This record gives sequence, C-alpha cells and structure tokens, in this order.
Amino acid sequence: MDDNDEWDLQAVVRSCNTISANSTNTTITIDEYDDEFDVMGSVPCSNATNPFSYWTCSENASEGLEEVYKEGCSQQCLTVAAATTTAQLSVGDEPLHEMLNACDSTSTSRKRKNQQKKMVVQLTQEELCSDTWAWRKYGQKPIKGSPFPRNYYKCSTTKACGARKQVEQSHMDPTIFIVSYSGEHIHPPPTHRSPLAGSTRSTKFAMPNIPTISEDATQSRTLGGDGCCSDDNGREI
DNA sequence: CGGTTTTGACCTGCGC
DNA sequence: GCGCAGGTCAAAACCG
Repeated sequence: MDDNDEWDLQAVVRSCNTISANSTNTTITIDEYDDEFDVMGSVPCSNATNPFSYWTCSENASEGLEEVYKEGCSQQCLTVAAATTTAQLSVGDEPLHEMLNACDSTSTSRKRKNQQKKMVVQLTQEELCSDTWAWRKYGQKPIKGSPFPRNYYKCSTTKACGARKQVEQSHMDPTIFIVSYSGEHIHPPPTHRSPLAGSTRSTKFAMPNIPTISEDATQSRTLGGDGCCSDDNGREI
C-alpha cells in the first residue's frame, strides 16, 4: 500500500467504525480468489470484534464483482465484512465462489473502460453519513437491471482532486448502498465546510418514478454537521 | 455570489 | 461496423 491508498483507508476506517456487527452473512475468505482480489490491508475497527480488512478489485475481480451484481445473482451486493486475517466477502446467503462461477458462465455484462483500482464497500445510510469528504454530484445514470440509478460524485474540495465515488442503491435491500471509491484525494480530509457548500435544492427536479437516492446524505452538506444525515435535497432525516 | 444538483447530450469501450 | 450501456461533461437552475 502506498500513499495513494491512504484516503481509501481513511474512508474505509470511517465506514468500519459504523459498520454493523451483523453484517457478516455467509462468507468465504478472499484467499480463494487471490488472483482476483487485491487485499490491501487490515485496520482495527472500533465497532467490530475483528479487524476490518480492506481490499480493491484487480481487473478480473472488478469484473467479477460487477457481474455478480449485474446478473442479480445475489440477494445483496458484496458485503465487506469484518475479517480475521484476510478480507471476507459475503453475497447475501450465497457463497461468493458459487456466485462468481455462475456469473462466469452466464454474464453478458460489459467491461468498463475505467479499470483503475476501485474500492467497493457496502454501506448503510448511516454509514454513508460518516463520509466526511466533500463530494459534488456530477452525474446520474440508470443502470440496467437495477431500479435505482447510479450516482457519480467528484471530490469538490479542490478541482485538482481526482477522487471519485459511485453510489448505487441495492435493489435487493434499498437500505444498503454500494459505494465504489476510485481515484485519490490530494489533500487532507476536510475538518469543516463552508456554509455555502452543499446548498439544497427544491424537489421540482426530482426524477419521476425514480426513488430519491438518500445516499446523497453523504454529500458535503453533512460535513460540519458532525454526522447529521440529510436526504437528496439536503433535508435532515 | 459561490457552490451544488439536475439532466440531456456526448464520448467511449465492449459484445455481437 | 453497429448498437448498447456506462461514464462524463456542461448548461441551467437552485439555494443560503
């Protein structure tokens, strides 16, 4: 792990600190997929009995994980679970290796052009609220096979910062959000934010028939609010 | 005024 | 080469 991964670690640690203790479902060790996953390290977790391992997807792995989700093979997307010495992954009640095998033979998903390392985590809304980075939404796209759109965020602290994240609500469990972090922050985490940052919007532009993505609570407006959550339009929830 | 969200258009990669 | 789908851009509108 190098300096470039530092922000990822920080983000994970924050998530870790709020991750639910029962987040572990059926799990398999990531060791079974050494060729596919890059386990980056392990950090202590205040709310979990075990260290929290974090990982990124190597090329094959990211495809595999993406396929698992796209194909709807699982009841939930990948769960980043508390681990012992290696990261463990759970996919609902199904063993991950079975998921991947199934998807390998049936998947029609496309490879994405952005193959840079991503860190994928599954978070609840509360956990998302703990994300103190300042994010600015720059896009939203409906995703085939999912009733919920995917939202795209850039770090808004500095224009030069290349950190990005994608947030997608699990269609199997709408209370779960799949967050993919990519790129890297070139600055320390913000400790407070401008009162102007994260201005709210009216709901007049809300997309009809598309559920509001409450993960936007992670948006900058929550910063300085010491963890207070707000919805897509900045309303506190 | 400065920052954000919204959202349609555009770009690009991949499968067929 | 074409079509599909994901990712990004950017103008317009909004908010405090």
